[in-house]
Amino acid sequence: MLGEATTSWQAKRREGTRQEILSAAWAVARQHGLAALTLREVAARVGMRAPSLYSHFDSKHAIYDAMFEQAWSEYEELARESDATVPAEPRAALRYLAWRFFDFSVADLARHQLMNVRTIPDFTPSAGSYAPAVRVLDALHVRLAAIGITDGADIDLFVALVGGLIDHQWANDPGGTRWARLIDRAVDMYADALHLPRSDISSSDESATDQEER
Amino acid sequence: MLGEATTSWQAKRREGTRQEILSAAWAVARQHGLAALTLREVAARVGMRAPSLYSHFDSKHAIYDAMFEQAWSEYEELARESDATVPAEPRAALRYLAWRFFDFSVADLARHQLMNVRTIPDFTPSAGSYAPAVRVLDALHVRLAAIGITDGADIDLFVALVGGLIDHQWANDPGGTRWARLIDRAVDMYADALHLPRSDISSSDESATDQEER
DNA sequence: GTCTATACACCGATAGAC
DNA sequence: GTCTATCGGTGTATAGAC
Repeated sequence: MLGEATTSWQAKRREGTRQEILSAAWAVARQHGLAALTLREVAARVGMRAPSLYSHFDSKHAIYDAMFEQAWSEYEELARESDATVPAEPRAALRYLAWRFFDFSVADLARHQLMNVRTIPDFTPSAGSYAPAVRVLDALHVRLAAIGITDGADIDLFVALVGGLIDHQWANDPGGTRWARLIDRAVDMYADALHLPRSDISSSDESATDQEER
Repeated sequence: MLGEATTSWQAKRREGTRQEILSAAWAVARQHGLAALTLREVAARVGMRAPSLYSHFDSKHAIYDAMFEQAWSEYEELARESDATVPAEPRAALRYLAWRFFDFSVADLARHQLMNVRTIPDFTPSAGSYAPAVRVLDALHVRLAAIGITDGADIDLFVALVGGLIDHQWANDPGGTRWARLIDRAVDMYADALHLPRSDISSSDESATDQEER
């Protein structure tokens, strides 16, 4: 009907400034730390005053919430893109999955803290923002099932193993490779425990992932 | 000499109020969350106004710093006390060490966040407060060496493994046992990877630790 | 030395004018 | 939608009472 409250291009413009705000928020978080994010600085970067942000987000937590969804969507996309590249051989596949998540988590501290560590005092992601994270975990279940890993406890163990390496890499050797170097060993150890078939072609095949200087 | 600035009982009294403040701080942290700790509330609990705390601590971070030291000293003491109880058999010893730290970390969220997670934005423990943590790690090195584990990478892997289980227990199943139930399996997997001798006495010996309903 | 009162700069959030 | 003004909260610096 005529006189509709919001036209299509108005909605698009609104979404545009929303993205601008989020983009500014990421920049601040990466520069000053996730917890040091302030509405006043975010607003300044998009040429606004702090209270104006409340026209686009209900609260500061709502901004964190949208960032949380973006971060997991980002990984979901990366996982989907590299999906065809996952090796078929079980152990190589596990190594690939471990490295993929490790590299992603180690590349951006603010993002990692938001996704995997409870850094923000009272923040809990909403159900909607949690959806991409759930889909990523579902996709992992499918991938592991293809390898023959279907037991929930086995999956939990794999997740905890990789997560532990990531956390300690950030906590004790940020920017280094001290814990990254343990990934292949950790995955092999895990694969042995699950009695996954050995690919005894030779000892020089290494992992099928594309790491450079490790 | 006479007219000394601080007498012995004055120093003792000073240390007493310091402990009172720290005790109040722990209570607030456990009740409202570690990051939600405010000087005004801590002060109120010891019958002071907020600025008065600055006679005893240089800053809020200094309080966190003292709490950090207390937390690790607490574990150091527990480790020392139970030192004689650590089984001699390598795999049982590993299980014992894993359970000991897991249980300690899972018992108190605020304490765990302070010790192992970087929850407070700008806080970094001072060298002095870090000392007990270093001693705990040194003691772990000694313990593992007695089992035959001396390689730094092996130790890192063990630490990351147990830490990963703790973090995921808190993050995804606080108060539950979903990740606790994986400890023995994880330790066995680790022990196998290191080719630790199997204690093939029987299959009913279980771990030598004193868990109840696991 | 120990504590208080006061003040300051900053924060997230709200109300209301335009 | 965006502004200004403001509120109640924070950590913390300082001056001064005792």
